[in-house]
Amino acid sequence: MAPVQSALAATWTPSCRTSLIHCVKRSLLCGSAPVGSQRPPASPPTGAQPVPAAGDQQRQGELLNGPVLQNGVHDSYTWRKYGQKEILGARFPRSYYKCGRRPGCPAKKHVQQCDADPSKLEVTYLEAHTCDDPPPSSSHAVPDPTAGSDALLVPPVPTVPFPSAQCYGGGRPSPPPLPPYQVPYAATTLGSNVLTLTATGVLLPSASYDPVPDVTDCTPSLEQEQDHDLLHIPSPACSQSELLPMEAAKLSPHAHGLPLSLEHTLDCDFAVPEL
DNA sequence: TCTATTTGACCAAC
DNA sequence: GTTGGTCAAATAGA
Repeated sequence: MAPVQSALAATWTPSCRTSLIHCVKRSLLCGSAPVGSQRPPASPPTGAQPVPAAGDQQRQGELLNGPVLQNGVHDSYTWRKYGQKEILGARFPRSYYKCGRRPGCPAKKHVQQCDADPSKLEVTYLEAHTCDDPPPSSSHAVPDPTAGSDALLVPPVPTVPFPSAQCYGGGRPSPPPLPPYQVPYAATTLGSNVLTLTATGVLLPSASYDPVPDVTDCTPSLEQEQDHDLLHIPSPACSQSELLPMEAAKLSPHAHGLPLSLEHTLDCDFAVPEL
């Protein structure tokens, strides 16, 4: 979380910063609204397991009814699942991921489906990456939130997994990177401890491949959001369980101008001030 | 054969 | 004793 902390250092008071960091660590929620199409009706509870291909008998007994959930936060890192645990009081198990790039990298994340809203995932990032996956980049579609002076920061918005037919299932080598996309979005709900970011519009190809090294770098200011800033969606890194497989793959990642509707909801420990 | 996922078992903290 | 986190053998798919 070090990048998050550094990004926040310039703009938040210590108490705000602490609350936000805590919020981000605990409750980084990523909406799984349809990306051009509905997900399959059956899914593993954590979204961590590969969705069976047509005719696949893979662990059918574990499938649950309800919206298909993948590990919905695509943060351009490669993650490897190393465990899953039933959590007391939670309807859905928690999945445990390590950085899959280098064994020595301490970065981890926990992914858990929300009880209240199964369509959302709670993602907790632990430890900072010591590997260079992905390499830092200098230019993103979303301006650096720390660049502004007093702009109110939105908690880091996780990027959205882009559908790819090539990337579901385990143990497969990653395909070549796909072009990144940008999508206009706007903050629609403020003034409470729930922050909802909704993106609608069409996918736009960005000028160059510029993977987002950390979710922090996706963080715009609210001032910018009001004016429908751009949320950068990096090319899928094909980190297995983070991808939307199956019918979502009907959407060609190369087809620009796709209709799109995305939503991120962030539950915070603090009230988000009115603009 | 290779590599990632799954899942029961183990361990440490409370 | 309970719970969350991690390990590692088994498993699956190309």
